[in-house]
Amino acid sequence: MKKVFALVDCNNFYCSCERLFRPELNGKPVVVLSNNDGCIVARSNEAKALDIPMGEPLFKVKHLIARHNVHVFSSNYALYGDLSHRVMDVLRQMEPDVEVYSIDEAFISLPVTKEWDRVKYAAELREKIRKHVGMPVSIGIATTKTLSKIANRVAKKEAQFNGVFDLTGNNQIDQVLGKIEVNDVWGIGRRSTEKLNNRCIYTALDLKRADETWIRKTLTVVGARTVMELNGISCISLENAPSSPKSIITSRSFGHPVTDLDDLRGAVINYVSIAGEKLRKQGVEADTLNLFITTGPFDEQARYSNNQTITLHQPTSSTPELITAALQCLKSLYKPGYRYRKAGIMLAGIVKQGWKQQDLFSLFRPAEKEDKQLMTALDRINSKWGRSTLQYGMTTATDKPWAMQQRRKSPAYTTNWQELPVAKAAGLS
DNA sequence: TCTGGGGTCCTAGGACCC
DNA sequence: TCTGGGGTCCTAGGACCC
Repeated sequence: MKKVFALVDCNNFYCSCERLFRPELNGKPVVVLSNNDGCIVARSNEAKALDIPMGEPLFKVKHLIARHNVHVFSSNYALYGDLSHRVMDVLRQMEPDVEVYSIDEAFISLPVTKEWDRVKYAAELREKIRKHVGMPVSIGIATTKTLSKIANRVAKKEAQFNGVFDLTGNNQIDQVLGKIEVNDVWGIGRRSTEKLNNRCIYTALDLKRADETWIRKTLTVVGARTVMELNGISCISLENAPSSPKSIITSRSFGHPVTDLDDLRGAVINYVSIAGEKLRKQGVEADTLNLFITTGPFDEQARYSNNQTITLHQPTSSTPELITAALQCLKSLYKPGYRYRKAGIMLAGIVKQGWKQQDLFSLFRPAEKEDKQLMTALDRINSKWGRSTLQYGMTTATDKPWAMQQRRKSPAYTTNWQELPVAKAAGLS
């Protein structure tokens, strides 16, 4: 059966999450910050109307925040992740094929039949998510993923469509595309926009009609695919089976600059522990570890960044093994006298647990099994009592200059018993 | 003073092989 | 002085996404 795509996208997701438990903030400007309360990463419509740009460092818009009484939140990923799951669960109840594309978006496919009133169905879906989770979403429908992204944009921006816009069989497609700037097309970023503008391609419609050979040469096969999708030829299919990741990264900017090797060690051990947990959660192992440390791009004098890769003898998901490798990298990378601002590790060469090839010496490693049991116990305890309950040595120093700054974090309303919201009934005391 | 984090895919170029 | 032609694999870097 022929199918069409629908993109379900939460409106201003992080801001909507914060408002869910603070309904008095509806209609008021709200922003959510990146780690360390550095940049604006989400804005409510009211905040967008104040011309607070996406990605802007907080200190540059302090005056706007103060003048318009904008409500500011540190990021609270435990809350956002949990609400995301709830939205996706509602979708899965209604639809067999769901591709979770990001924390706040999912593609689904809808059958094409004459009787099928797609807009009406999508409106029901939207209402169900609002009712069950409290999350406002917009839905765009079209024959390709790229077009459904555009349809979603229209659904979100133009109030008369009530959050659902169908571009399928719409004889106004070109008229819609003519109003979309080319840099707002999915897959067209800053660099490509420059090249396209130089060739007088300014809108999605211009891009749809662009010369294929030139596109192929200038924007590679990726750009050529985008053009085909704009022409209604579906090249990007629905991926509803989750696959193992190709890499896992854990990196953080430090709350304060770090100069001391011991402090760096603490940060690295912490990040490796998080990455190891991610591996085990996904049931995979990695055989390549890359560590990087850097003074950061804004340090005028004394800049230093470097990274090192270690290939392990065997894929592993054991935190102590990974820590050993990471500290070995750190030892050779560290140079005294610099103010480090960020560090991170990347795990690659990822295979499913148990799929790895045994090496010649694996017979002589009876400790492996014990290690696994230890990791299972560790994960269980930390999942029940919080990530920092059990930690590897050197991470418990009371003074952690690298620790994240989060001054305006909302409670973990939905994932921590101690922080559940309390309902107060009027008239009771 | 203060500037996010986590991913994927593609291409070019080098090393190496026969 | 002249110096093949093909192929694979790996890595670094670029571009993009949310």
